[in-house]
Amino acid sequence: MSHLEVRDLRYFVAVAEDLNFTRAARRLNLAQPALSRAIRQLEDRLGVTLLERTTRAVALTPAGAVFLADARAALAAVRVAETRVAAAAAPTRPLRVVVKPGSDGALLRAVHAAYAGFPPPEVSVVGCGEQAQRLRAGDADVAFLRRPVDDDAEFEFEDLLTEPRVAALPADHRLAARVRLVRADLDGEPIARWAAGDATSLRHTLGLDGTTRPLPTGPEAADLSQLLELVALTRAVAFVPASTAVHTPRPDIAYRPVDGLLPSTVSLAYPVGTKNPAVAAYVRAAWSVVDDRAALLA
Amino acid sequence: MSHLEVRDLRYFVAVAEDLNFTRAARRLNLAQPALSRAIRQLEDRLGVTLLERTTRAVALTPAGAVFLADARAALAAVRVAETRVAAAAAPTRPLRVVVKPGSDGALLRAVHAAYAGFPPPEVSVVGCGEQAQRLRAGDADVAFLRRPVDDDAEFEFEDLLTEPRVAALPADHRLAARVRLVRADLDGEPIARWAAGDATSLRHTLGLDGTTRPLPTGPEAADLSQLLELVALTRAVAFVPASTAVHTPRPDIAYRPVDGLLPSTVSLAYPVGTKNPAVAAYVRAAWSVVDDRAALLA
DNA sequence: GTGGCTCATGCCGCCAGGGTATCGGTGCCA
DNA sequence: TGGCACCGATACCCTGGCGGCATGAGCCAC
Repeated sequence: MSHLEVRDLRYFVAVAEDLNFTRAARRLNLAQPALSRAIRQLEDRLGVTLLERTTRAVALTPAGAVFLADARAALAAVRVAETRVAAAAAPTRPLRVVVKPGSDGALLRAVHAAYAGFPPPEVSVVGCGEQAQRLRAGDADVAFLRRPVDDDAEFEFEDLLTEPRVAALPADHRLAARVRLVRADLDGEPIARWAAGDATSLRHTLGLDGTTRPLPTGPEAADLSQLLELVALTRAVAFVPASTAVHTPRPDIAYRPVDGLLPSTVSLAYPVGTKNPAVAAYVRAAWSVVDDRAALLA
Repeated sequence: MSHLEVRDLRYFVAVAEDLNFTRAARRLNLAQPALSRAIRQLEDRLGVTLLERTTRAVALTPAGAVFLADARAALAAVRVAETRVAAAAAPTRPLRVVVKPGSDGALLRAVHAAYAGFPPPEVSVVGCGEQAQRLRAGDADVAFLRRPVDDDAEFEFEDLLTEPRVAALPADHRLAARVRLVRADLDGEPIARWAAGDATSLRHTLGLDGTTRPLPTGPEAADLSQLLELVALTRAVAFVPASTAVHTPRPDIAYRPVDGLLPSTVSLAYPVGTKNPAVAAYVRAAWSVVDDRAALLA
């Protein structure tokens, strides 16, 4: 009879929250069978059935409801321990955070709320793809960015959340009439892209990372509003994360899912070997937001 | 930057409590290097130095002191979660516990104190070596016993604590003049043993488990007081756990350490496949006592 | 009945975490 | 002052737990 671990609590709370193993597993960044086994092992250790499951529905048992409340309390206590020790040892200058234009402000605010107890971070906005340079130059402590970036070696990444990409089209584009597209539909269309980053992002979106296959041509933009302007003005197609599409609706732009596009990952990056407890606390704050988000995404 | 786990907290609290890696590791049933690494990794994850260590002394840093308090609180919260869920799901009859004569009453009381919230267990005392039979017959739910027992296959064991064995000799025995003995000193001496258990315990004590080597001869006793009587009356030698020696001092008996005796382990046993949450809770109560015991042994 | 959704199971591979052996530093004592 | 005992750190290896993939099995909807 082994020891109860924080992982067990996190897993159980996730399943108990949305009463669906598959979705909870996705939220926890693991496969459904792993989660099923983890919960079963937890029940075995406790000797208690926490969840009543049929193949169609999952429900909390009375004991499970009791455990859910206590598990949340225990997780909170652990989080307090993490946070307070960092605050006790880190009376340094405020953390310097870089983001790119058009980032999700709600996410940032939520992270900073969870980071309470530390001096408020200084946020600076830099051009797309320039976050890494700021970190490298020592002008920033952590950066929000979308992977991949060119130099994976010198940074550590916390992959906070992953979401599909969609195509942004002029609202009156012929393809906008379709509800769902496939890659081949876009052959020959001009593809708008980010100016910085050596088209790394576009290569990755199209799954051409290792290859030398030619990229489609198209105009370049420095930030999201420019990119969408280009789509509207030049009748190009652009790829944006699904959440961006939700946050930036425009009547002249249509967003359509495309089969075969690789998803986009929002990550937090910091230089390898970082020893600043404030950074560690910031990372944990970000994770706590991501873990708790019931419906930050679909 | 991985997640903080309950294990990390337990390890840190153990070291912070006696400020000595080697002793803390022994208490945690692991080797000192493993503990050193675990603490270092914890510090790396938090980005904070928790302990100031020289080769001669270990001291808490201010941050470490803060973390110690919070870590204890978090561990308590986890323990509450474990306990309450079991209590919620186990409104069964009281747990039936069997012990043998001469068991450590202080340990038993401490476990039952930690088991608060459940109906008080019914304790029954049976002859040495008969605990397993009670479990097998379904007359008991859990048993305190000393390993090994004959049938390791049908029970699960929680090895709570391990202690050296010592030899009990008549106080005026020629060997009692020596402060420390070796195995060969006992050649030819009669060895008193437990009546039950097929001399399993004696074989194990002498490290003859797999072999067919002949056992020394000697008288048999049913419980501890009988055993010590035999030692005094027949001038035999008996092997008892060190704590037993401490708990049962007699002017006519001398206890002497013997090099090469295998140590004795106090275990909690229950049938394999036990699903009773009360049993799980009882096991955890026992572990919490063992974990907390600052000076239950040397 | 059939297809899709969901949880369970079998099997495999990896690495975090533990063990052993050893080193290096430090205070104590002869 | 040299030897020794103690203690934490480091190097290296190895195992078991945990996660991934593929697949099975039950259940509802249409």
